[in-house]
Amino acid sequence: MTTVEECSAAEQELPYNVFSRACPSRGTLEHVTGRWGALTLGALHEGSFRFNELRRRVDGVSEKMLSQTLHALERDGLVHREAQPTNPPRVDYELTPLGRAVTERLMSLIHFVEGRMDDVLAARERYDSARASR
Amino acid sequence: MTTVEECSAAEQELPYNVFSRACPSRGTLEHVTGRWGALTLGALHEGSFRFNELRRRVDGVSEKMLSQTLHALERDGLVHREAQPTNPPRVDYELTPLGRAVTERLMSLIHFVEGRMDDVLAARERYDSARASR
DNA sequence: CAGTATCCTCCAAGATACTG
DNA sequence: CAGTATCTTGGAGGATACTG
Repeated sequence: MTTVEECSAAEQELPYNVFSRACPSRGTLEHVTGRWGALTLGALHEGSFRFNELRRRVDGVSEKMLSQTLHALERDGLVHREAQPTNPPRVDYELTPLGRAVTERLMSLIHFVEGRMDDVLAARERYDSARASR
Repeated sequence: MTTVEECSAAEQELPYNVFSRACPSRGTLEHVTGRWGALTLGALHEGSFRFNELRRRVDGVSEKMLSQTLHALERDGLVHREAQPTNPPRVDYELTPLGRAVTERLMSLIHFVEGRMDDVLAARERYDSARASR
């Protein structure tokens, strides 16, 4: 039984507020934005994939972490798991409608960051050299 | 000297690709989407704040983690630190234009997740009860 | 106030081996 | 192929004390 802890932003009448420690939305946000969660959703944004296809797309993920990540996303209703009871087994993963909507916003963020990496790297050099000369 | 490792998506001619293990964009994405990075940017989206004001807004963050997070975001050029050399010291943090653009996309994601938490919680109950009955 | 310094704990995540 | 099980460890992150 999950009780929703007090986490509403009283003034604005928002039921869920990620800035509250106890709010379950913080957990879901972490599934979505966590290192492997974000990359897995990103991979699934391009279509439906089998377990090992996903592993190859998400460079560096281990079997364990991919499995764990997929379970969390499935539990949150963002990913659908389609298993054929054949031998050898075939399992396909794809985004649910909710997952697609979430991932759309995530990809907007990812693509924007990718597109501005030159600015980021320049800022880093400025920051580092300002520190080196002290 | 930072050399940009090979991380471009060759076909699409994108210079940076977060799905490559070695690409620096993956690091920046983690600063932005990490637990404390996301919440700190979210807090700064509402304006300029002092260190301890931020601490209070980001429920649960420790001094150490907030300090560390702000440094990373400042280094990436997303946050500007304005220090007055008074006594007692006064330091204000605010988003840079780049930080604001990134945070806009982040907030779109956060608000969407917050708004669909009822669906997420319902999905969890379905998932859990389907597992309990086996 | 705005942090840094230190110590310590615990768990996310990697490595490896195994299974239906 | 699509995972689970077990073991281990680096490092994220908390607690506490201290400083300009």
